[in-house]
Amino acid sequence: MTWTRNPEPPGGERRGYHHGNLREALLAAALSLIAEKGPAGFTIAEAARLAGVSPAAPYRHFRDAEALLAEVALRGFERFELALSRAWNNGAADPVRAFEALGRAYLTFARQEPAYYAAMFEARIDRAGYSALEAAGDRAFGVLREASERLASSLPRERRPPSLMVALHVWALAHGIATLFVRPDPSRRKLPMSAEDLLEAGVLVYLQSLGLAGGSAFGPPPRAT
Amino acid sequence: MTWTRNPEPPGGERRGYHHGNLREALLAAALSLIAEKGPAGFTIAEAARLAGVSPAAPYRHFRDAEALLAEVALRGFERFELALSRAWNNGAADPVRAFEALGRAYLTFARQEPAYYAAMFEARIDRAGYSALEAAGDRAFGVLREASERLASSLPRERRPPSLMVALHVWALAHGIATLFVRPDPSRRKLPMSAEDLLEAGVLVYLQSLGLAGGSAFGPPPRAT
DNA sequence: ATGTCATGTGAACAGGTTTTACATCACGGC
DNA sequence: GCCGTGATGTAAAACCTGTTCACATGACAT
Repeated sequence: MTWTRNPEPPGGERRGYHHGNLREALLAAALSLIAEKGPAGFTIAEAARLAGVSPAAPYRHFRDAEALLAEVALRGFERFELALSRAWNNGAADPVRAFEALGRAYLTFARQEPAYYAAMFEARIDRAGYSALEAAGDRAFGVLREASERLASSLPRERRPPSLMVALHVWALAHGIATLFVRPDPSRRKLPMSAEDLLEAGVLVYLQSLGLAGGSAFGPPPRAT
Repeated sequence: MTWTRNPEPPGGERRGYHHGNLREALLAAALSLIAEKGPAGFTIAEAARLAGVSPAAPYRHFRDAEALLAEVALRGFERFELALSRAWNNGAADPVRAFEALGRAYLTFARQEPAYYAAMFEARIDRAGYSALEAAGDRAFGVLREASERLASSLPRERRPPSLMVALHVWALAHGIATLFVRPDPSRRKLPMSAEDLLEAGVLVYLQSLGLAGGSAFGPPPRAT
């Protein structure tokens, strides 16, 4: 790995023959192109044009377009993990509230970083060829996994659900809502409520059934008290 | 030897200058290309090659690649609606069981028709330009919407959840599981259980909380009786 | 100063898209 | 039966992008 020392030119003008920080410039260009036209709309040639270099220059830094996308996705997973960790905050105060915050952070990330989210989940990258990417994805999921574990551990063993299952359910629900309703996609559907509220309601209903959250806004099955 | 004619006529014979059924042949070619390389990997030129015609011929039938994809997605939604309807079967017998069957049908479709599913949900088609596509998508969702309504109507009004919300939750959960774990994608993750079981468990937990299903495998909160 | 190597250029080739002019054929009026 | 017309397919061309190659540049160590 190269640690480039050249600070980025604040003015943005060319430095002469060598760019100075082309790798980062390409990643930034890829991000804005993905945000604009999706992972499939991104091309190496256009990223090179945005960076102000010839179409062949990017190949000095990335083997091909997929490698560049994989790097974007990798960084996305790292930011994602950080955002989820901060929201979860180790379950500080009320674990259920922290869990809700985790869910909201999921959608907030999808909403505020659509390019990263698309690179992470929509670009069809062969994970086998990018083990670092797979590991980063696993670490991000690990935050949700651990939060589920903590939630479940608040119950007595005999009523404790498999925390992996809980994590998978919540992840799938959040991802489904993100892809169907949050992405700034022309195919997005309209929703009668915010995606965040939809997710929060869904998670509350789900957790309530497991005995992990209090009553929701909708009628629970009849119970004493 | 530029584009050799493909002497493979499954249902339509070679007809000399004119293909005879090029529109359908292109749709079939698009399906197999999407299945192989995703919606982004599909090109008009390759579809034309598969159909045994010149690269310009498809433009007699589709304005551009997006129009062809939109037609594939439209047919996909029609098949999808049919599959969901059959599974729901108007809620015959037990509505909860029918609802489960609906969920399984969702994943079965995603598993058995990955090309259609990708065209429907992964190809970034501007729905505004294809109102028929949008309508077909709404009809498919309508099946889930109506099933949720039927389920909810089994409860007394004061404990009845908003059926649209239930439909959105179940749809998002099913879609999330489908995109994360079912698609034959190189980025697919491994799962400790079948996607169908994961969805069924999730829906059961969810419905139980609303008072719409009996006890799940995991301990519900303590209640009277 | 000098050699070396990472980095960028320019040219070349392959393929995809889309348009235009033309070729072929199916079909219906006569 | 003949023929004209529109639908469908071809060929060619102009224009993209991806990718590779030989070569140019200059940052840096010696």
